[in-house]
Amino acid sequence: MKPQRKTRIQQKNSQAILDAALEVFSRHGYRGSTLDQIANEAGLSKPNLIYYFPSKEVIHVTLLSDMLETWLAPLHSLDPAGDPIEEILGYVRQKLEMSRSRPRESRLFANEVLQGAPRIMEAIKGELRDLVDEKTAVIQSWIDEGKIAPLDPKHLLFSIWATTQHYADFDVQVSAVLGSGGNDHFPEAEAFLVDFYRRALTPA
Amino acid sequence: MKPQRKTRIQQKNSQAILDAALEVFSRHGYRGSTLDQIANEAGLSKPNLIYYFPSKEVIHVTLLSDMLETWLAPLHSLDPAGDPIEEILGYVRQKLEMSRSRPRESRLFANEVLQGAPRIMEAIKGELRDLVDEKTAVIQSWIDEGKIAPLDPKHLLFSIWATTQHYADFDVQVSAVLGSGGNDHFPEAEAFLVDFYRRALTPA
DNA sequence: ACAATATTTGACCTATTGGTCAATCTAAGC
DNA sequence: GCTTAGATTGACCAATAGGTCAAATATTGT
Repeated sequence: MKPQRKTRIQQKNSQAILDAALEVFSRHGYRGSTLDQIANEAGLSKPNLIYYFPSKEVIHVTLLSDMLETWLAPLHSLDPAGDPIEEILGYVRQKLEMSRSRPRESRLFANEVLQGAPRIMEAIKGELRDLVDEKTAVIQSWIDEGKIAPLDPKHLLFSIWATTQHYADFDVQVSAVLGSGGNDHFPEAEAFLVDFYRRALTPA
Repeated sequence: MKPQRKTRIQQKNSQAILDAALEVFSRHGYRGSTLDQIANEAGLSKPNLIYYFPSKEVIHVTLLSDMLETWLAPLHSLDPAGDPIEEILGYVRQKLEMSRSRPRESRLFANEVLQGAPRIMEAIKGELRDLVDEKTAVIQSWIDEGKIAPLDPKHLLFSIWATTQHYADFDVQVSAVLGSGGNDHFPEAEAFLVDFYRRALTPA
């Protein structure tokens, strides 16, 4: 889909720029980030950035669109033929795992949506919404069959997004409240969330 | 606590500035907001802003500290002597109501924490953490008495913050996914969350 | 080795932005 | 009315930031 970079140098530097930009944008937001910061983080000069990407905005949009694919993957894998509760718990685990392994992407997305999603509203109203419609229909059918508790499927998804992404987006708050300097809180979080959702979803 | 503004004009303009700044900062973040935007929104000139507040940063910090008080109030009101499940559900309702009535404050807070909470880390490690310690002890005692299901109290609070604030912070995403142009989704959300938390918390 | 092509950067340009300041205008007491 | 203190702003300044460009340097293919 994406045009293959020609040379090894282009491959390497484009990747270095995107990685540096993800680091910087996810921490400081679009307007809070400067080309100099990104160039510095990538170990390149500012004009050299512009040699690889025509503008700051193109870098940002590239990151957002790369991220969206990754972001939607776990929901795609929700299997209508699987065991309902285990499928949903598996989705929770996958989303939490993404918060652990890709917190920068999560914050990039959060920043974008907080500002009103000016650059990805189209994808949200298109791809995301279609996928949500598809998967909430599956969840609704599980409810209709009495396999899981009757909870609004869309709000159920919102709650999963919110609770799992919270550990990436509000990381500093979580760490500050839990104390125990910089420990990895994800095992705890996973145990909690799995238990929590199992209780809420198991039909009476 | 806060020095009373002397004249009526000062009272009115300071308030107009803070209100305009909340609007702008919550939408665009600190660096994404300009004094001109705020001045324009407040109906004042830029030098006039600086007449009332010495700098952009002071305006921002003033908003953050005003917001924190409001933000912690619902947790303060969690009553150790009340009915455990109803107390927690009441907290959920209050937090959701704050997302509805004060979405700008929620987004201001989210923006700040996303950027690493540079200006309110002190309050998070102090006031907030102390309050959380106090209230999670109460919740733990309810668990020990078998009044609610055994779920880690701190992560339970995180989940409440995440799910309720989601409706303010990710508002545009929620609206886009639910469709039905710009409707008020809060009644639905409240019904979902109350049902959801009641299921999860009711002991087996 | 050498031409052609790709990569890199110092210097520079322009627009924006936070903030200053002297001058003006307004409102309040007397 | 007039004085004084409070309120307002046009003009300006220095710093920053996105982006350009021509010149220099490195790489590649033959």
